[in-house]
Amino acid sequence: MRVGDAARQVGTSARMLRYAEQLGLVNPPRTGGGYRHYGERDLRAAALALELQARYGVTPAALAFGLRALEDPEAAGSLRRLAALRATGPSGPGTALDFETAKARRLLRLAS
Amino acid sequence: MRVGDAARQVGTSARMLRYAEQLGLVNPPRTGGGYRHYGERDLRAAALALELQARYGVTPAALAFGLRALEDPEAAGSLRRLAALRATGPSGPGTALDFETAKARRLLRLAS
DNA sequence: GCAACCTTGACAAGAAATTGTGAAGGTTTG
DNA sequence: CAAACCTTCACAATTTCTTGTCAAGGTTGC
Repeated sequence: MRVGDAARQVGTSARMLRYAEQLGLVNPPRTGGGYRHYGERDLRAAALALELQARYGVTPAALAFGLRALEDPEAAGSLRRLAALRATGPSGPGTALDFETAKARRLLRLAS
Repeated sequence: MRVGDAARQVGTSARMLRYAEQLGLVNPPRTGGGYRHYGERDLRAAALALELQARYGVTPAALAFGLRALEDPEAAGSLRRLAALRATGPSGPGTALDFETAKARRLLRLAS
């Protein structure tokens, strides 16, 4: 199946299928003449890519980076370090007062 | 350390630090008055986020989705399915002729 | 209490990604 | 061989993301 029909099948444009390929989201083989040939798997990959973009509200490029996060160990490592740092720091309970509690306290003080 | 100083430390703007927080890239605790309080870890998270954006040439949003790919099992699962489909289909060698080879063959045919 | 900073929210400027379209030419299939 | 499709490339339209800025008000620390 060629790119035009594939696009109709999955509900997008041929242009977008080529763009998705450039981003590494799909990878259809080529015929001897250079035509993209979409098989069953390629169609499902394209359809899934579109569905995930919608489900997670992300761009094609973000989806591609998500794939990289899972496949490239170096990227995965960096991201895990970020994930570890991002979690609220070494501050135990009591380091920062609870916002609402403090606000209520202020209001009480004003009211008295 | 408050957001303004933190921004100067890591070489960005206060606006961007808030945006990064909104995307889930950093998560500084708050003071009783609601001020963001950047500790050592928060500063390093912010700096690392910026560095990874540059290193991988991705947007803050893509970076955030990369984190999700590693942390959210459902997202990870979907992405792995995509990764599996994306690999060149069930076509063994011979299913699609090599492009360059075929082209050379055509040229030879023309030349004869 | 005051200066300097912060908060959220909204709007708008700017940059970048996404998508369309056309040109020049090659492939496929009947 | 001819119609219909494809290729890549480049440019442009669009949309979205990113970033700045302002307003109205609250916090902090001297």
